[in-house]
Amino acid sequence: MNNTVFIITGPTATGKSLIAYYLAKRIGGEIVNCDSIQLYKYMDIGSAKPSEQEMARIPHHLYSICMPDESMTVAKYQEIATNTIDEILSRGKIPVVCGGTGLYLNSILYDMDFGANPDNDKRREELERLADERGSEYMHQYLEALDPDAASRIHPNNVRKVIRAIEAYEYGKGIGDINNLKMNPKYDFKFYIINMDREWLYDRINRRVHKLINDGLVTEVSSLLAKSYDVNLPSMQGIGYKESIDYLYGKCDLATAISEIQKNTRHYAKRQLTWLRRYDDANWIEIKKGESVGEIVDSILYYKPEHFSNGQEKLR
RNA sequence: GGCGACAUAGCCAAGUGGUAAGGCAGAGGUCUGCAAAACCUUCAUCCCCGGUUCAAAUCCGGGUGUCGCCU
Repeated sequence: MNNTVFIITGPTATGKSLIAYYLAKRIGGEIVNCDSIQLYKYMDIGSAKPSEQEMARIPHHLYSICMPDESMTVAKYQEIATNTIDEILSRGKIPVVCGGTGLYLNSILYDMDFGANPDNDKRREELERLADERGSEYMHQYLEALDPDAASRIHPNNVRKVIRAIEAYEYGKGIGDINNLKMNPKYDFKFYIINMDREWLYDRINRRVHKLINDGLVTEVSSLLAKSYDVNLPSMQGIGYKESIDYLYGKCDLATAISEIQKNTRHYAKRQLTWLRRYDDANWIEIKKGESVGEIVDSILYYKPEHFSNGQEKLR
């Protein structure tokens, strides 16, 4: 059985989705989402999901599959994503994984074992309270006593991670090391990272935020609030959402909210790039201004951007 | 033309004689169950010239520039 899996990733706002769309169209592929926010229902504009039209023409999987107040985790994602990929392969189609959530990507790229830890909110809350009372240094020392190896890899100030490592230890396995990962042997990956000149990327981000606002981001957010989704939910803390909430609550004006969204998106893109640079078996596709999506798809398929195919939209 | 205030990194800004706080932006990085998260690192010699002093961003004189007020 063919087990080719395309991976199309890269920092936000590079045009990944469009590229994945035309790639899928060319090779008879089906798209599998790998973006943590696009997983959520009702969060369409802010997470820049593909259009309904695109979704209607090519099968898109794992978009809008959970409610904003459901808690998503890598472990859950790994399970549904690999199931989806297997299902697509079993029908003789080619999965095209598209998205920029690095950790989620790792969960399908590598043979990662997250264990079968039960969700245990009570223990987590306990540890969080302990951290509040005793401070981060104390928590780190506590971890040090349990799992010195994990402690050595986590900065004491990173309380959230220290707590997770304690949890992981208490459930028996401890936290794994990202440097000891083996490729998932089930699949034959064709791994591409879409990137562009930094200045251009930032410019595209800034412009895209204006577009999201024009497309009704604020309305989308107020309807989420109207559905009484809590402001502190992880989904509601997504970029574009938290800033819109501040605006809707009168904590800042619209112009400030917009520039905050732009800034946070730029920061995010930068972090994504840092994450992506560690993959040494990925093919980086540096796209140039004015290049058409078809040309980019060609360069992915043939590595020689001289053919011209469907996907005439030029990236600007 | 006169009087006064100010001049510190891309921006905001502390420091008033002892060898340049902090924040933002930028850049680099960490990462196995919240990842659009959480966390870390890094970035100036103080407008120019001269003087006083062991020592000046800090004091004095002179430039230049900006702002305010007055005529």
